[in-house]
Amino acid sequence: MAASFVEEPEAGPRSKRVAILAAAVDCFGETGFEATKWSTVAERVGIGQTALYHYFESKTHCLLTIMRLELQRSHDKFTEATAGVAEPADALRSAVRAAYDVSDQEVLQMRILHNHMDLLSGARKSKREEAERVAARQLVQVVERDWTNLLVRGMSQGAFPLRDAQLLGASVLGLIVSVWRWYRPSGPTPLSEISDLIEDACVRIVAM
Amino acid sequence: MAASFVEEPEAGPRSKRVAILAAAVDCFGETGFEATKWSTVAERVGIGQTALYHYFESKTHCLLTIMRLELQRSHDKFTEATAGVAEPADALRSAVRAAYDVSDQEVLQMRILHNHMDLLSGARKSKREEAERVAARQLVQVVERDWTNLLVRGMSQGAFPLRDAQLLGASVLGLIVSVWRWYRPSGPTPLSEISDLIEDACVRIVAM
DNA sequence: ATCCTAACTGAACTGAACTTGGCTCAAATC
DNA sequence: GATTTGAGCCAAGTTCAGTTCAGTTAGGAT
Repeated sequence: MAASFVEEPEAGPRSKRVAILAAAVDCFGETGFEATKWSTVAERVGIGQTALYHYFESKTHCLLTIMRLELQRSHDKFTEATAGVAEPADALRSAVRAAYDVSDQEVLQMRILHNHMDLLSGARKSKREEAERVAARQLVQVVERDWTNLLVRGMSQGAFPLRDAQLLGASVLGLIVSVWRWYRPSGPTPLSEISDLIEDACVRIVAM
Repeated sequence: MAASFVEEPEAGPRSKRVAILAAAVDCFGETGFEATKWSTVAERVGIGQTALYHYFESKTHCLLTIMRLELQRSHDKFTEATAGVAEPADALRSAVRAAYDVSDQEVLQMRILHNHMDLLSGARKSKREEAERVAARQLVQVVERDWTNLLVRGMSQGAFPLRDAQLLGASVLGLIVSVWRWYRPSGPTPLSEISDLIEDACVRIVAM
């Protein structure tokens, strides 16, 4: 697959990198990226704002890192969920369920990711930001291919009617991730119910 | 319906308000809101950047106005498309087609709208911004109700199987608008093809 | 001709992100 | 015990886009 790697800085035992990422996910996810002051993230971790620059080149670099990590997670989850499931319809169902099998923290990461997809189009000025951007961009394509391939497989096996797999894949993916725009863990609808409805909807879109 | 109105400032003959809105839609839609400099919009219109403040209180005020106008348009289009269509499935098809019957400019407005939905949650400091925000927020609910009502009608008439209309409506709407994240008029897929596929998908989700 | 006011302008201001440089501290290594 | 190194603090500055201010212009009405 020739994925470009962004070598994860090996964590010293005193490193606050993951703590910063967690705090940033909370802030960016709840308040919004633009609306949260970089210094607020530092506060929440319990360090001065200049200390953040030991770990991230900029606020945007941190955001791009969060996005890349979430994309990696999504891809891994998909792969795990569909591995060894022979029946395409079953694989589809399993993939959708996996997409909604997430923690509250991961819900926020999803929201952040899809609210800032546009960042991935334009080139970045600094090296490390650009590296994260390119890696994320690539992972987006990987995830898209995950879904498209699943559909192609189903169509060629005769389990799904023949349609434009590219377009259908984009639509299914769009349907699934559209939930992260409005879903709140504190809201009235439990994620399990959403998951069931979307799962059925995807099957009806693809397999009928 | 008791919609709150934002009285449209009556256009003096020399007013550049609509020209500014058009330029802003182009810039915000193609470059992104944060990434476009307010002064670039002024340049494109052919005025100094401070002149913008005669028409809009702030860059954000302009954005909120664009969003509200687009929501109004969407609602009107839906109403027009479904008025007098008795058969729920036909009304659904008509509504979906109407959603994709848009100009290139309106595609950009859609993209802008859905990329900045989060703006509508938190209160604004200034009067006029807040007025636009509240109006837009309300219109979001109106549009959501448009779709939900259509589903409820279909279910009560027995045309659609009984399901959670709220949730199903949100999903259908999510599927439809998810297209604006990736669709480009210059891209390989014509909007008509997308429209057809989504139309069928919506019918399969709702009516089967 | 004069007035009025919408339309407009150049220069100055503001605030937040980001930058820099010099310094402290503590744990791990030699 | 001395040295190295990752981690962090403080204070002072730069930049840049958005914004405010104190006026000026120009077209239509009286």
